[in-house]
Amino acid sequence: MSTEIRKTERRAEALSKDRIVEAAIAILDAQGEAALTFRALSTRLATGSGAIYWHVADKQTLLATATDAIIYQALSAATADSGDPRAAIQTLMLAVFDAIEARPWVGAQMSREPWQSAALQVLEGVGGRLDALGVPDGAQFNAATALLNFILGVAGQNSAAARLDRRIGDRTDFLAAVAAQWTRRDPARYPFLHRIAGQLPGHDDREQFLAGIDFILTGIEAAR
Amino acid sequence: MSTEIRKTERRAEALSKDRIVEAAIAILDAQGEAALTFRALSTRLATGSGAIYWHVADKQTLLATATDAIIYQALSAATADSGDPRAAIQTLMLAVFDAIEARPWVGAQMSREPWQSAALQVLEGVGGRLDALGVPDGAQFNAATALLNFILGVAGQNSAAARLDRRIGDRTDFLAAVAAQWTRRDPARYPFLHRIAGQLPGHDDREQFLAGIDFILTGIEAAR
DNA sequence: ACCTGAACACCGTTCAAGT
DNA sequence: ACCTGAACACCGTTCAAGT
Repeated sequence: MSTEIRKTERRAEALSKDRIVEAAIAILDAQGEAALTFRALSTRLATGSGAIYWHVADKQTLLATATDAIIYQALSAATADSGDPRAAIQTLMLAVFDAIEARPWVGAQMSREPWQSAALQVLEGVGGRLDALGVPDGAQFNAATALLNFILGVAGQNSAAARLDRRIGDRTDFLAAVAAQWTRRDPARYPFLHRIAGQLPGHDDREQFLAGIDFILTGIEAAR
Repeated sequence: MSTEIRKTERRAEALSKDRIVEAAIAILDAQGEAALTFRALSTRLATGSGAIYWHVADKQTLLATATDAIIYQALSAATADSGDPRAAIQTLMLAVFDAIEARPWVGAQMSREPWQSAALQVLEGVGGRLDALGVPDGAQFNAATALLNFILGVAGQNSAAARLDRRIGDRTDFLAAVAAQWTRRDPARYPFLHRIAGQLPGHDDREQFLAGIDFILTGIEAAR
């Protein structure tokens, strides 16, 4: 057993679930969600499209697995617990935010399939820190899902923006186009949109995200 | 002009954007999002699929228009301003919640395309009441989008649940299945999920939603 | 101006056939 | 056991041809 010779010349191209997920992530990152087809995947892997089905159940599962892997990485890298539970939750949420900002397809998938593993990782991460925050047992379910729902909303918003970015040009052009759409609406019926449209093109997504987290955390703490 | 005879025998089947949207909503309500195809739509309208394209740009626009109409109805019916701005925001948010619970496709569409008109209606409705709540001008953008992002997250979650409901059976069975999935995970890595799994099958979505809104509103008020 | 419906260019998934 | 790739059953969208 211990003296067994390890075969190192294992075929580099051997198909496996891991290699398929890896290739899927590469396509998603490089060309976006619409580019991920089983044809593109099988071309990249130099195999037949049917071969992929031997390793993964279907496209939905493949996307869920890829998303789960990214979120796992993001959360593993972020867990530098500082003792302060509020800061720990912020760090964790920011890690997810950065992951979905870097890969819009992750946000799209999470907001579309919030019952899958990626979202559960976030729910566990947040929920597990509520004890330390002093949130009573009976309130933790609502508190954790409030934070989760908020980030899922942001995730959908972000991925939609990225999708439109890709079409319109860069981010500034996109936000300017959205702001223009707001001000094109009837000012009598949409006064608020007119009032804040100017803030849209220059605003900082990350700061806005943190502000939202702060509202929720303050509300959670107030309910203790 | 005033004595012109109005032709009342106008063809009942005349195609129009409104009739197409109406038919789309009927299909979406009765059979869900997956059932809305241009073939199904043209069959129901007794026309060719190309005729639809003469009135609506594409499927995405059709879905956005239908969603916008539903949210418009929901918000129109709900605006019974009571004087108390916090209660007014809760009423408004609940109206959206009820609309997406009644029609899961509305929630799916809103969370997928949050830059479109339906979401803007919600943003305006919420934002327009922040003045009365005493939120300073500079904080209103973050406050309004926090509430919007939360409801968009809930919308995605709800529509995903409805999609799975349809597959698994009724809601209780679905939630029990989700809870079982949670407890099947490693208890050492997912202690929180294990702890709250029991609350999942019996929990009240609406109450949970209101709790989330309360957290955010409390946080917003604290920042005044 | 408005409608028809075949045709085009795709999809995800299946499956008989290979090794 | 694992892989191949043609075939199936769909899509959204376009467009020549009709009225």
